[in-house]
Amino acid sequence: MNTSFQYQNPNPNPNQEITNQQLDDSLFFGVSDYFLFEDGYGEETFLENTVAPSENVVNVSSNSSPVASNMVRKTIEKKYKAQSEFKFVFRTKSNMEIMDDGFRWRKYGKKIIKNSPNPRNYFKCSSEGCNVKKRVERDREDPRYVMTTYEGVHNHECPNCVVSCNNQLNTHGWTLHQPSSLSFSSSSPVL
DNA sequence: CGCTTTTGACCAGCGC
DNA sequence: GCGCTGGTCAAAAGCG
Repeated sequence: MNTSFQYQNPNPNPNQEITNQQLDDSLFFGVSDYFLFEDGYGEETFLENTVAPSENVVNVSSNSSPVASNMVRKTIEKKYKAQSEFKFVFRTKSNMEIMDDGFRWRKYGKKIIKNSPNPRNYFKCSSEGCNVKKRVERDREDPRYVMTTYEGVHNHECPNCVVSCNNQLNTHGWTLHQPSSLSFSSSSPVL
């Protein structure tokens, strides 16, 4: 994944305003890798270039073997066959366990995962009627990284949104620029 | 007082 | 059917 590309937030907040300076001031972590799981889990561009070290945590690798790719394909297709809702995973180099994305989350579970030294935390969006979930865990292979998985799409605006990476995309919420220019910030305490 | 976090229990899916 | 594992529930405690 060497090319620059953008990802538009599925949870738009058209009211947000942010300047480049605010953006610079707000930077406190960078996304290393990220993946979009939508209806087409089996997209070649995704699967052919990935390896799955464990579960649904997927690292980008441009030199994965065909065998590994096939294993990933089977695993992912099987796991997400019945799912059609939005799913998005990203890997972030951060000292912080939990990053503020502007939304309010309520922790509803914590689980020790097999073969992982770090627990996985489960969150639900606190907004009434919004059933978006996210899972947060440290990368078992490199604890400097945090794996965050979002499931679902918010049906409301971001309550504390100061989230964007690009003025022209303010109408979309936030945008990712590979490899490390996504930023989040908020005037509220971190979660 | 209301909201969040913690944490043990419970449930469902899967492999054997 | 049984055991293992991941995901969720819910009661109790904590906090502002």
